Amino acid sequence: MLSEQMEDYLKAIYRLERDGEPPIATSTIAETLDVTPPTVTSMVEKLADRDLVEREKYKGVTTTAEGETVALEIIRHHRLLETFLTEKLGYDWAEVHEEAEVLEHHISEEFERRVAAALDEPEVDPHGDPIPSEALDPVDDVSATALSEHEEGGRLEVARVRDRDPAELTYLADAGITPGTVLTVDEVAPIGMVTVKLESGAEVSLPDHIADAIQVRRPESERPEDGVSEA
Amino acid sequence: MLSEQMEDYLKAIYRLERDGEPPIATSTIAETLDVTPPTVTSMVEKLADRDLVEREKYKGVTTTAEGETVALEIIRHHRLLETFLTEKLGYDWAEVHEEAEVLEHHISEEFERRVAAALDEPEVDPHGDPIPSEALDPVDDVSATALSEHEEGGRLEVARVRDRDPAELTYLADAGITPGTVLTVDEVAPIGMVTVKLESGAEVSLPDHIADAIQVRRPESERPEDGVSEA
DNA sequence: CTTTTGAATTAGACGTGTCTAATTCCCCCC
DNA sequence: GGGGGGAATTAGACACGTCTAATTCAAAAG
Ligand SMILES: [Mn+2]
Ligand SMILES: [Mn+2]
Ligand SMILES: [Mn+2]
Ligand SMILES: [Mn+2]
Repeated sequence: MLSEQMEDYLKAIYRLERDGEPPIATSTIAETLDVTPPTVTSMVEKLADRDLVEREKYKGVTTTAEGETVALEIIRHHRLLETFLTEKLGYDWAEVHEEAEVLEHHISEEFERRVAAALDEPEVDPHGDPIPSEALDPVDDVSATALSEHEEGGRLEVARVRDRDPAELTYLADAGITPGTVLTVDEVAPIGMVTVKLESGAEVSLPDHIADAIQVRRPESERPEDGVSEA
Repeated sequence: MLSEQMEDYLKAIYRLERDGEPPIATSTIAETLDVTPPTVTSMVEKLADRDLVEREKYKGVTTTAEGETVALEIIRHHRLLETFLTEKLGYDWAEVHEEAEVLEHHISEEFERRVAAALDEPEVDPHGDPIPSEALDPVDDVSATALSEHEEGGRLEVARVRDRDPAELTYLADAGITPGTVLTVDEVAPIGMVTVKLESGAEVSLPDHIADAIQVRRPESERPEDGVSEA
């Protein structure tokens, strides 16, 4: 059995690998988990002893296949729980992260199965993050790009909102921006801000750090069929 | 904040007080929680430091008002969770105890409120155990008696089943005995067994240790109205 | 090929919850 | 009013996850 802490380290390392490039440095993990570097060194030694990570001293770590499975298991729990809390208990999408962060370590496999069934095997959570399958295959990151990287014009659909700040999430939802929202970039201001226009006609201005967190793609209706070339 | 362990000690002490008579001995707690007596001594010292229990060395402990509130909070979580798991996730009543035993320590007050609302503020759990109110007033034990104490004849309604063994609970449910079941005592055998007859006509024989765990009362239809004297 | 310097590791400590072994205490019985 | 015997506590230890302070390392700069 793994401790709650071990699970959190594995989840953090896995996520960091997905974003930046492996191996992941001690200090990076320390910042992510809000602990000191010596703490990371000692925890990482334990994970390496159990073959959950590959470690090269002074270099950093990468997850092994086994470690990755553990991370995906916890991520599946987390995202299923977030979906469950919003769908079945009426939570706001801004509140679910904290609750899921705790519960993800304490639900049984039975609970996981039953929640997934009750939700009809969902594939994305309320923030648009993909939910790993029961088989725990690595989720391929949705082909989406940051809103901040787009020029003016062109219809876009919100795919994911990679933000955890409850106040910001609440603001976005109130403004009408959640996964599935269709919008166009109206103006890219030179002061670190973009303004988008929603289908409702409403205009919403967003500072860069928010626009960075919003991932968009071409709207479903305008996308080529899966597996069919665009030619 | 209290640790998961402290919560479990408090819950155990509270329950033991309700059954036997206070103060509760070190060894009794040790057996209940499956730890050694020195472990209990040291934990109980910590609880006394925090004014959660009253302690008299070499005598035993009793919960303070504050300790009782903590115990009731955890018991409320436990029983709400059991009810939720059976009602909303389709768990069998034999499976819910274990899952609730863990989750009771990890859900937020928000979760508690939302689950209670989703269930329409239930008053008893799947085993017939009363659920403490949100205000955490001590639950007065339902006026029910053990099936094993009844003579032959007389209609009775199952109020609670105080058993945790999954195999036994499954057997009872399969036999048609759950809270709400109406039955009559058919035969009290001198070999430590009672046979009851259900409304369906089925007869079910139960060894004493099971009959001890089944608490019964007069059926609803035959009970005097609340607050109205029987004269 | 050195030196520098910032990151990583080692050393040593602490709080929590648990254990076993040793000791002490309470209380019942003679 | 002692003795005994069983329960409770004390003593000392360990695993875990964390910290601060000291040391060592590796990689960039000179
Ligand atoms: Mn977590
Ligand atoms: Mn999410
Ligand atoms: Mn528990
Ligand atoms: Mn119950």
